[in-house]
Amino acid sequence: MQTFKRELAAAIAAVADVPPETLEGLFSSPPDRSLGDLALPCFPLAKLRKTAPPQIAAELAEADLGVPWVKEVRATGPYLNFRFDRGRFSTAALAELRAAGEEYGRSETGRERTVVIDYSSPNIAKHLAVHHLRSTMLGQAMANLFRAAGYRVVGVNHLGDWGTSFGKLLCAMEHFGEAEGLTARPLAERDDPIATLNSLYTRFHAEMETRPELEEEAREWFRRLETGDPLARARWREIRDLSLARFQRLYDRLGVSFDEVIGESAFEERMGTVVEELEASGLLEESEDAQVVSVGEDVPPFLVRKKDGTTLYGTRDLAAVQQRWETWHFDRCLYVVDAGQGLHFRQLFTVVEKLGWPCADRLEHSAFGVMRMPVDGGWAKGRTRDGRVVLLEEVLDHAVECARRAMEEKGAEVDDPEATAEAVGVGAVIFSDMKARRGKDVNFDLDKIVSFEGETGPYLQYTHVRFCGILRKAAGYSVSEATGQHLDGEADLALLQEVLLFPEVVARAAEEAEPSIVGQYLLGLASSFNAYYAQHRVLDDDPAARGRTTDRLALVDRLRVTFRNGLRWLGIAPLERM
RNA sequence: GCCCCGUUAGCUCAGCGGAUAGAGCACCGGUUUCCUAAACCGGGGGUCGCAGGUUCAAGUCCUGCACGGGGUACCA
Repeated sequence: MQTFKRELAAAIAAVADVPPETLEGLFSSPPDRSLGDLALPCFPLAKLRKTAPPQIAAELAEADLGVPWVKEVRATGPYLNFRFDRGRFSTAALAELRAAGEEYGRSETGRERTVVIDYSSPNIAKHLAVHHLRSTMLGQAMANLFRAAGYRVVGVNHLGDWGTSFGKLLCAMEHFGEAEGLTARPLAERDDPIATLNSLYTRFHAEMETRPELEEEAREWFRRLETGDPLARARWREIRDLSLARFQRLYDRLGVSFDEVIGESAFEERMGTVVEELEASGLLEESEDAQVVSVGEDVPPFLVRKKDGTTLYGTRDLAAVQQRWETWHFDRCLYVVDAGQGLHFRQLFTVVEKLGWPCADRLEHSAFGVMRMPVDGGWAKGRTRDGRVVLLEEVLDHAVECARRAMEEKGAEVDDPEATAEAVGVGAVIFSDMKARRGKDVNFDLDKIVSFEGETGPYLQYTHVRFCGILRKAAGYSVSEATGQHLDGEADLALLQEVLLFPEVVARAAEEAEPSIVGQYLLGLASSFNAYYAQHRVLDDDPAARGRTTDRLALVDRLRVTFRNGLRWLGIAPLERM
């Protein structure tokens, strides 16, 4: 729609004697089609022209704009309403849509700009749980959308693979490994090595109640790890590798990938230099036996080193900022991390600023709200009624199972029922995260997610399936013969205009790092199309209607591309049958 | 205490300072000899938390207040 708005804006600007840029963003849709096909509120022009808006509208309505696809310009109060020469408009619009081919929706908005996105970033030695879904899928969708908007994207999985908890784990392996049967069946030979690590960890904490000396031993193990002790390193390496392999299973299922998988462990050396720089610049202070950088009056200081001399995750984050800046010279660096860590990032960014690093104002915390689980009829953060975390894998399996049942009930005819159920179930779970603005807290309502009705992922997939179904049955028609001139009905035009917005929607979603913008757009478009579909026939056997049928097929084909790309960029698999 | 975030229909949420605030769910009623009913159509349901302010125009921007959530130095 952008090119059309631009053309019209230029024409109006010429006769109204105002800069075209002030007009471009002003266009809107009239509340009622009978008023026109496009509207321009004239209020902002009143200041420039020192005339009342209704009068400006009236004057402009008289002018000859010389835009071939605009048939009539009418003033309705302070609004200037345009009626299109629909045949011409649709012809031009369809040509534009087709020029983009299968890549429709992409743009060059982010040309020459680089954005680093830190997402997923789980801790190793633990399972991925439902709450990891948000960072993982929002981040992946952002990465896809930024790429679609023409940015160079570096997706980073910044693993939590370092810290004192690994001392505890190594210590637990030493003491209780035998009891867990590690000698008989080493971690690598187990179906679920992470489960073993979890129980070792819980056991360590239980034992610590009666054996407080374990805490000191754990610290010693972490020291061994830090100093490169071969045994500690080997065990840590194994835990890391097994965890990654396990994560990969889920990432594959979810269609998630990264350009760089790097752990906090990789910043050991660099941390030293960064701390030196902090010291040299006089920012480092002693406070309550710890080394800190103060960041402001009513904000707690940023901790660099604990009183025992060891570093914290913030210190590693600082080193990571430096590494990312040196490596990629990013224009933006996004942290897709829950809103609860807002303070941490505020501190981190302030320290970067105080250090005078030039990337300080390019760092952003793309925060998202907490995920709440159903507990006793209400909603609570984190865990279920029995205090268990819900594993992501279980949720996906359950959703897929529900999809399978739904397919049986509906008698779905598909080539590969397994793969289809997988795509529907997983798509439903993913879309639940793409619907609301990321900052909102979400209630993880599995029953609602697997209802597959209303504003859901399957609804969007189903709509895409409809496009594919129509096109499949359109033997004897060639979309390439469509001219667009028959898309002159109100409903055809409305759909066409909505489809034309897609590239702008994608660009804005990227700019704002807000995948829900695309999610909402697709829901709206699906609703528009499904209403259209109930009232209008696309395929018409009447030879006299051949031109219109071909044009409508072309429109359906562009809707198909829009959904295909939109769904993929949100991380959801588009289906041809379901 | 201080700092963030939120508050729009019974519930979950859209809403780019612009014309009469919209969806989905739930509830009630309807639609399938015809491109897949995971769909569509109709119905009821709103002092946009409260009070000021800015503006030609405020659900949207600003200030204050109330309520809810989160965070508040050696965990990540």
